[in-house]
Amino acid sequence: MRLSTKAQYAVRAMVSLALLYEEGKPVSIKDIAKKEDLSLNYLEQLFAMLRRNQIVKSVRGPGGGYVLARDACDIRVDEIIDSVEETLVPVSCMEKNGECGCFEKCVTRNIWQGLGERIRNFLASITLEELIQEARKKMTTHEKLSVGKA
Amino acid sequence: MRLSTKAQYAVRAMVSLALLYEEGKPVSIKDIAKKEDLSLNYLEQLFAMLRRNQIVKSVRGPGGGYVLARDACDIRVDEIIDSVEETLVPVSCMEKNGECGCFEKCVTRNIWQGLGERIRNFLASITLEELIQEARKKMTTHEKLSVGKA
DNA sequence: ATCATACCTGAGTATTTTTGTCAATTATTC
DNA sequence: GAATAATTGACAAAAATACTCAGGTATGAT
Ligand code: FES
Ligand code: FES
Repeated sequence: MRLSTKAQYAVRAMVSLALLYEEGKPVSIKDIAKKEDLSLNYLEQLFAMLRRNQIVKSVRGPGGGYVLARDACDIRVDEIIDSVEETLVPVSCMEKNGECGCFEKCVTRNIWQGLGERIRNFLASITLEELIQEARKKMTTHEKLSVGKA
Repeated sequence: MRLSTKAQYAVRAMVSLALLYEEGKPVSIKDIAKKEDLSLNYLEQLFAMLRRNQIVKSVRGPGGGYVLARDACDIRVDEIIDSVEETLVPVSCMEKNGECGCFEKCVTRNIWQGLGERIRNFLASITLEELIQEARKKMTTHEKLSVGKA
Protein backbone atom coordinates (compact mmCIF):
# COMPACT_ATOMS: atom_id res chain seq x y z
CA MET A 1 0.00 0.00 0.00
CA ARG A 2 2.75 2.39 -0.80
CA LEU A 3 2.33 5.30 -3.16
CA SER A 4 4.84 5.13 -5.99
CA THR A 5 7.53 7.78 -5.91
CA LYS A 6 6.24 8.79 -9.30
CA ALA A 7 3.00 9.90 -7.73
CA GLN A 8 4.81 11.55 -4.85
CA TYR A 9 7.05 13.42 -7.27
CA ALA A 10 4.09 14.55 -9.31
CA VAL A 11 2.34 16.09 -6.34
CA ARG A 12 5.51 17.74 -5.05
CA ALA A 13 6.30 19.04 -8.49
CA MET A 14 2.87 20.55 -8.85
CA VAL A 15 3.26 22.40 -5.59
CA SER A 16 6.66 23.63 -6.70
CA LEU A 17 5.25 24.78 -9.99
CA ALA A 18 2.55 26.74 -8.27
CA LEU A 19 4.98 28.32 -5.83
CA LEU A 20 7.54 29.31 -8.44
CA TYR A 21 4.94 30.76 -10.75
CA GLU A 22 4.76 34.49 -11.19
CA GLU A 23 2.08 36.14 -13.29
CA GLY A 24 2.63 35.46 -16.96
CA LYS A 25 5.93 33.66 -16.61
CA PRO A 26 5.92 29.92 -17.30
CA VAL A 27 8.09 27.86 -15.00
CA SER A 28 10.77 25.77 -16.64
CA ILE A 29 11.01 22.17 -15.66
CA LYS A 30 14.67 22.70 -14.94
CA ASP A 31 13.84 25.02 -12.06
CA ILE A 32 11.47 22.51 -10.58
CA ALA A 33 14.01 19.72 -10.95
CA LYS A 34 16.55 21.87 -9.16
CA LYS A 35 14.18 22.86 -6.38
CA GLU A 36 13.00 19.32 -5.76
CA ASP A 37 16.31 17.64 -6.60
CA LEU A 38 14.78 15.27 -9.13
CA SER A 39 16.04 13.99 -12.45
CA LEU A 40 15.28 16.45 -15.21
CA ASN A 41 14.52 13.77 -17.77
CA TYR A 42 12.29 11.88 -15.44
CA LEU A 43 10.33 15.00 -14.56
CA GLU A 44 9.83 15.68 -18.22
CA GLN A 45 7.99 12.40 -18.53
CA LEU A 46 5.77 13.25 -15.62
CA PHE A 47 4.91 16.65 -16.99
CA ALA A 48 4.16 15.16 -20.38
CA MET A 49 1.53 13.06 -18.64
CA LEU A 50 0.25 15.95 -16.59
CA ARG A 51 -0.13 17.92 -19.77
CA ARG A 52 -2.04 15.19 -21.56
CA ASN A 53 -4.43 15.15 -18.64
CA GLN A 54 -4.98 18.89 -18.75
CA ILE A 55 -3.41 19.55 -15.38
CA VAL A 56 -0.75 21.82 -16.84
CA LYS A 57 -0.22 23.68 -20.07
CA SER A 58 3.13 23.90 -21.83
CA VAL A 59 4.77 26.87 -23.50
CA ARG A 60 7.58 25.97 -25.87
CA GLY A 61 10.66 27.89 -26.83
CA PRO A 62 12.96 30.16 -24.84
CA GLY A 63 11.30 31.54 -21.75
CA GLY A 64 8.85 28.69 -21.97
CA GLY A 65 7.88 26.15 -19.40
CA TYR A 66 4.72 25.02 -17.72
CA VAL A 67 1.68 26.75 -16.30
CA LEU A 68 -1.29 25.40 -14.40
CA ALA A 69 -4.03 24.54 -16.85
CA ARG A 70 -6.68 25.57 -14.34
CA ASP A 71 -7.08 27.41 -11.11
CA ALA A 72 -5.23 25.72 -8.25
CA CYS A 73 -8.45 25.44 -6.30
CA ASP A 74 -9.82 23.41 -9.18
CA ILE A 75 -7.05 20.82 -9.25
CA ARG A 76 -7.57 17.88 -6.94
CA VAL A 77 -4.75 15.71 -5.65
CA ASP A 78 -6.36 12.53 -6.94
CA GLU A 79 -6.35 13.99 -10.45
CA ILE A 80 -2.64 14.61 -10.25
CA ILE A 81 -2.02 11.04 -9.18
CA ASP A 82 -4.32 9.64 -11.84
CA SER A 83 -2.37 11.55 -14.45
CA VAL A 84 0.87 9.73 -13.77
CA GLU A 85 -0.90 6.42 -14.06
CA GLU A 86 -0.85 5.40 -10.47
CA THR A 87 -3.92 3.36 -9.76
CA LEU A 88 -5.91 4.17 -6.66
CA VAL A 89 -7.77 0.88 -6.37
CA PRO A 90 -6.21 -1.75 -4.14
CA VAL A 91 -6.96 -4.83 -6.25
CA SER A 92 -6.84 -5.45 -9.98
CA CYS A 93 -10.32 -6.91 -10.36
CA MET A 94 -11.71 -3.43 -9.84
CA GLU A 95 -10.27 -2.19 -13.09
CA LYS A 96 -11.19 -2.82 -16.68
CA ASN A 97 -9.97 -6.23 -17.85
CA GLY A 98 -8.53 -6.80 -14.41
CA GLU A 99 -8.87 -10.04 -12.50
CA CYS A 100 -7.77 -11.34 -9.16
CA GLY A 101 -7.15 -15.01 -8.60
CA CYS A 102 -10.38 -15.47 -6.72
CA PHE A 103 -13.09 -17.33 -8.51
CA GLU A 104 -16.61 -18.05 -7.22
CA LYS A 105 -18.20 -15.58 -4.85
CA CYS A 106 -15.36 -13.39 -3.65
CA VAL A 107 -15.69 -12.59 0.01
CA THR A 108 -13.04 -9.94 0.26
CA ARG A 109 -13.86 -7.78 -2.70
CA ASN A 110 -16.26 -5.66 -0.68
CA ILE A 111 -13.48 -4.64 1.66
CA TRP A 112 -11.13 -3.61 -1.10
CA GLN A 113 -13.92 -1.75 -2.76
CA GLY A 114 -14.63 0.17 0.42
CA LEU A 115 -10.95 0.81 0.91
CA GLY A 116 -10.55 2.11 -2.61
CA GLU A 117 -13.43 4.49 -2.12
CA ARG A 118 -11.95 5.94 1.06
CA ILE A 119 -8.64 6.51 -0.63
CA ARG A 120 -10.27 8.16 -3.60
CA ASN A 121 -12.56 10.34 -1.53
CA PHE A 122 -9.81 11.51 0.73
CA LEU A 123 -7.45 12.48 -2.07
CA ALA A 124 -10.30 14.09 -3.98
CA SER A 125 -11.07 16.24 -0.98
CA ILE A 126 -7.76 18.05 -1.17
CA THR A 127 -6.96 20.68 -3.76
CA LEU A 128 -3.65 22.03 -4.92
CA GLU A 129 -4.73 25.40 -3.56
CA GLU A 130 -4.79 24.02 -0.03
CA LEU A 131 -1.31 22.61 -0.41
CA ILE A 132 -0.02 25.92 -1.62
CA GLN A 133 -1.58 27.75 1.32
CA GLU A 134 0.04 25.33 3.70
CA ALA A 135 3.38 25.66 1.99
CA ARG A 136 3.27 29.44 2.15
CA LYS A 137 2.36 29.31 5.79
CA LYS A 138 5.33 27.08 6.54
CA MET A 139 7.63 29.29 4.51
CA THR A 140 6.69 32.47 6.32
CA THR A 141 7.04 30.86 9.72
CA HIS A 142 10.42 29.66 8.66
CA GLU A 143 11.44 33.07 7.42
CA LYS A 144 10.27 34.66 10.63
CA LEU A 145 12.48 32.29 12.55
CA SER A 146 15.46 33.15 10.37
CA VAL A 147 14.86 36.83 10.92
CA GLY A 148 14.51 36.23 14.60
CA LYS A 149 17.89 34.55 14.67
CA ALA A 150 19.66 37.36 12.82
CA MET B 1 -1.64 2.07 -4.25
CA ARG B 2 -2.24 -1.57 -4.86
CA LEU B 3 -2.37 -4.12 -2.12
CA SER B 4 0.20 -6.87 -2.67
CA THR B 5 -1.22 -10.25 -3.58
CA LYS B 6 0.53 -11.47 -0.48
CA ALA B 7 -1.77 -9.42 1.68
CA GLN B 8 -4.79 -10.41 -0.37
CA TYR B 9 -3.86 -14.08 -0.05
CA ALA B 10 -3.41 -13.75 3.67
CA VAL B 11 -6.87 -12.35 4.18
CA ARG B 12 -8.48 -14.90 1.90
CA ALA B 13 -6.59 -17.70 3.56
CA MET B 14 -7.73 -16.59 6.97
CA VAL B 15 -11.33 -16.63 5.86
CA SER B 16 -10.83 -20.08 4.38
CA LEU B 17 -9.24 -21.28 7.56
CA ALA B 18 -12.15 -20.08 9.61
CA LEU B 19 -14.70 -21.61 7.25
CA LEU B 20 -12.99 -24.99 7.05
CA TYR B 21 -12.53 -25.20 10.78
CA GLU B 22 -14.60 -27.65 12.76
CA GLU B 23 -14.43 -27.85 16.51
CA GLY B 24 -11.12 -29.31 17.65
CA LYS B 25 -9.78 -30.14 14.20
CA PRO B 26 -6.89 -28.07 12.92
CA VAL B 27 -7.02 -27.20 9.24
CA SER B 28 -4.09 -28.27 7.12
CA ILE B 29 -2.51 -25.73 4.89
CA LYS B 30 -2.93 -28.15 2.02
CA ASP B 31 -6.70 -27.87 2.25
CA ILE B 32 -6.54 -24.11 2.21
CA ALA B 33 -4.16 -24.14 -0.74
CA LYS B 34 -6.56 -26.39 -2.61
CA LYS B 35 -9.61 -24.31 -1.77
CA GLU B 36 -8.01 -21.04 -2.72
CA ASP B 37 -5.86 -22.47 -5.51
CA LEU B 38 -2.65 -21.03 -4.15
CA SER B 39 0.86 -22.42 -4.03
CA LEU B 40 1.31 -24.67 -1.04
CA ASN B 41 4.85 -23.56 -0.39
CA TYR B 42 4.02 -19.93 -0.65
CA LEU B 43 1.11 -20.26 1.74
CA GLU B 44 3.44 -21.91 4.21
CA GLN B 45 5.48 -18.76 4.32
CA LEU B 46 2.43 -16.65 4.93
CA PHE B 47 1.21 -18.84 7.75
CA ALA B 48 4.63 -18.83 9.34
CA MET B 49 4.31 -15.06 9.52
CA LEU B 50 0.74 -15.22 10.76
CA ARG B 51 1.86 -17.58 13.47
CA ARG B 52 4.71 -15.35 14.60
CA ASN B 53 2.19 -12.56 14.94
CA GLN B 54 -0.18 -14.62 17.05
CA ILE B 55 -2.94 -14.64 14.47
CA VAL B 56 -2.94 -18.42 14.16
CA LYS B 57 -1.61 -21.32 16.17
CA SER B 58 0.02 -24.38 14.63
CA VAL B 59 -0.39 -28.03 15.50
CA ARG B 60 2.32 -30.31 14.17
CA GLY B 61 2.20 -33.91 13.17
CA PRO B 62 -0.48 -35.96 11.46
CA GLY B 63 -3.91 -34.48 11.83
CA GLY B 64 -2.22 -31.18 12.54
CA GLY B 65 -2.62 -27.86 10.84
CA TYR B 66 -3.57 -24.36 11.86
CA VAL B 67 -6.16 -22.91 14.21
CA LEU B 68 -7.15 -19.33 14.92
CA ALA B 69 -5.12 -18.03 17.84
CA ARG B 70 -8.02 -15.91 19.01
CA ASP B 71 -11.70 -15.48 18.51
CA ALA B 72 -12.56 -14.41 14.97
CA CYS B 73 -14.28 -11.32 16.31
CA ASP B 74 -10.98 -10.34 17.90
CA ILE B 75 -8.91 -10.51 14.71
CA ARG B 76 -8.87 -7.34 12.70
CA VAL B 77 -8.08 -7.21 9.00
CA ASP B 78 -5.30 -4.71 9.48
CA GLU B 79 -3.55 -7.12 11.82
CA ILE B 80 -3.60 -9.83 9.19
CA ILE B 81 -2.06 -7.51 6.66
CA ASP B 82 0.54 -6.25 9.10
CA SER B 83 1.58 -9.83 9.74
CA VAL B 84 2.64 -10.48 6.20
CA GLU B 85 4.72 -7.36 6.21
CA GLU B 86 2.66 -5.25 3.95
CA THR B 87 3.03 -1.67 5.03
CA LEU B 88 -0.08 0.42 5.38
CA VAL B 89 1.59 3.80 5.20
CA PRO B 90 1.82 5.38 1.78
CA VAL B 91 5.32 6.89 2.07
CA SER B 92 8.53 5.60 3.56
CA CYS B 93 9.32 8.59 5.77
CA MET B 94 6.50 7.53 8.04
CA GLU B 95 8.32 4.39 9.09
CA LYS B 96 11.32 3.85 11.33
CA ASN B 97 14.53 4.72 9.52
CA GLY B 98 12.51 5.62 6.47
CA GLU B 99 13.12 8.71 4.40
CA CYS B 100 11.59 10.26 1.35
CA GLY B 101 13.63 12.42 -0.95
CA CYS B 102 12.10 15.59 0.39
CA PHE B 103 14.29 17.72 2.55
CA GLU B 104 13.33 20.99 4.30
CA LYS B 105 9.74 21.46 5.37
CA CYS B 106 7.81 18.81 3.54
CA VAL B 107 4.51 20.12 2.30
CA THR B 108 2.95 16.86 1.28
CA ARG B 109 3.65 14.72 4.29
CA ASN B 110 0.45 15.80 5.99
CA ILE B 111 -1.61 14.38 3.17
CA TRP B 112 0.12 11.04 3.20
CA GLN B 113 -0.22 10.92 6.93
CA GLY B 114 -3.93 11.56 6.69
CA LEU B 115 -4.25 9.00 3.96
CA GLY B 116 -2.38 6.40 5.98
CA GLU B 117 -4.68 6.96 8.92
CA ARG B 118 -7.80 6.48 6.84
CA ILE B 119 -6.46 3.25 5.43
CA ARG B 120 -5.51 1.99 8.86
CA ASN B 121 -8.77 2.99 10.47
CA PHE B 122 -10.86 1.42 7.78
CA LEU B 123 -9.06 -1.90 7.83
CA ALA B 124 -9.04 -1.90 11.62
CA SER B 125 -12.79 -1.49 11.64
CA ILE B 126 -13.35 -4.87 10.02
CA THR B 127 -12.98 -8.16 11.85
CA LEU B 128 -12.52 -11.64 10.54
CA GLU B 129 -15.84 -12.52 12.12
CA GLU B 130 -17.65 -10.10 9.84
CA LEU B 131 -15.99 -11.61 6.79
CA ILE B 132 -17.02 -15.06 7.83
CA GLN B 133 -20.62 -13.98 8.35
CA GLU B 134 -20.67 -12.47 4.92
CA ALA B 135 -19.12 -15.57 3.39
CA ARG B 136 -21.67 -17.84 5.01
CA LYS B 137 -24.47 -15.63 3.81
CA LYS B 138 -23.21 -15.81 0.25
CA MET B 139 -22.78 -19.56 0.47
CA THR B 140 -26.31 -20.18 1.60
CA THR B 141 -27.76 -17.98 -1.11
CA HIS B 142 -25.66 -19.84 -3.60
CA GLU B 143 -26.80 -23.19 -2.30
CA LYS B 144 -30.39 -22.08 -2.44
CA LEU B 145 -29.89 -21.21 -6.08
CA SER B 146 -28.37 -24.60 -6.81
CA VAL B 147 -31.26 -26.32 -5.14
CA GLY B 148 -33.64 -24.17 -7.10
CA LYS B 149 -32.01 -25.28 -10.33
CA ALA B 150 -32.15 -28.96 -9.53
C1' DA C 1 18.25 33.00 -40.72
C1' DT C 2 20.27 30.87 -36.98
C1' DC C 3 21.01 29.90 -32.58
C1' DA C 4 19.93 28.95 -27.95
C1' DT C 5 16.22 27.47 -25.14
C1' DA C 6 13.09 24.34 -23.42
C1' DC C 7 9.50 21.24 -24.38
C1' DC C 8 8.56 16.45 -26.56
C1' DT C 9 8.97 11.45 -27.67
C1' DG C 10 9.93 6.76 -27.43
C1' DA C 11 13.00 3.32 -26.78
C1' DG C 12 16.00 1.15 -23.70
C1' DT C 13 18.26 -0.12 -19.20
C1' DA C 14 18.95 -0.78 -14.40
C1' DT C 15 17.20 -1.55 -9.95
C1' DT C 16 14.18 -3.17 -6.64
C1' DT C 17 10.26 -5.55 -5.08
C1' DT C 18 7.30 -9.07 -5.43
C1' DT C 19 6.27 -13.57 -6.02
C1' DG C 20 7.12 -18.06 -5.92
C1' DT C 21 10.14 -22.56 -5.68
C1' DC C 22 13.01 -26.01 -3.58
C1' DA C 23 15.37 -28.96 -0.40
C1' DA C 24 16.05 -30.37 3.94
C1' DT C 25 14.41 -30.56 8.90
C1' DT C 26 11.61 -31.17 13.00
C1' DA C 27 7.70 -32.61 15.63
C1' DT C 28 3.83 -35.60 16.19
C1' DT C 29 0.60 -39.36 15.75
C1' DC C 30 -0.56 -44.07 14.63
C1' DG D 1 9.37 -46.41 12.62
C1' DA D 2 6.59 -44.78 8.95
C1' DA D 3 3.53 -41.28 7.51
C1' DT D 4 1.98 -36.64 8.16
C1' DA D 5 2.33 -31.92 8.33
C1' DA D 6 4.49 -27.84 10.08
C1' DT D 7 9.29 -25.22 9.85
C1' DT D 8 13.27 -23.10 7.94
C1' DG D 9 16.31 -20.72 4.96
C1' DA D 10 18.23 -20.14 0.70
C1' DC D 11 17.37 -19.38 -3.92
C1' DA D 12 15.24 -18.00 -8.58
C1' DA D 13 11.97 -16.15 -11.71
C1' DA D 14 9.09 -12.45 -12.90
C1' DA D 15 7.15 -8.12 -12.72
C1' DA D 16 6.95 -3.42 -11.56
C1' DT D 17 9.44 0.69 -10.80
C1' DA D 18 12.59 4.14 -11.57
C1' DC D 19 15.52 6.26 -14.39
C1' DT D 20 18.55 7.33 -18.72
C1' DC D 21 19.51 8.53 -23.34
C1' DA D 22 19.39 10.09 -27.87
C1' DG D 23 17.25 12.10 -30.57
C1' DG D 24 13.46 15.35 -32.03
C1' DT D 25 10.32 20.06 -32.53
C1' DA D 26 8.55 24.67 -31.58
C1' DT D 27 9.72 29.38 -30.33
C1' DG D 28 11.77 33.77 -29.32
C1' DA D 29 15.85 36.73 -29.53
C1' DT D 30 19.80 38.43 -31.99
S1 FES E 1 -12.12 -10.95 -7.17
FE1 FES E 1 -10.77 -9.30 -6.79
S2 FES E 1 -10.53 -9.44 -4.67
FE2 FES E 1 -11.66 -11.24 -5.06
S1 FES F 1 9.30 13.70 3.78
FE1 FES F 1 8.11 11.95 3.34
S2 FES F 1 6.64 12.82 2.03
FE2 FES F 1 7.95 14.49 2.29
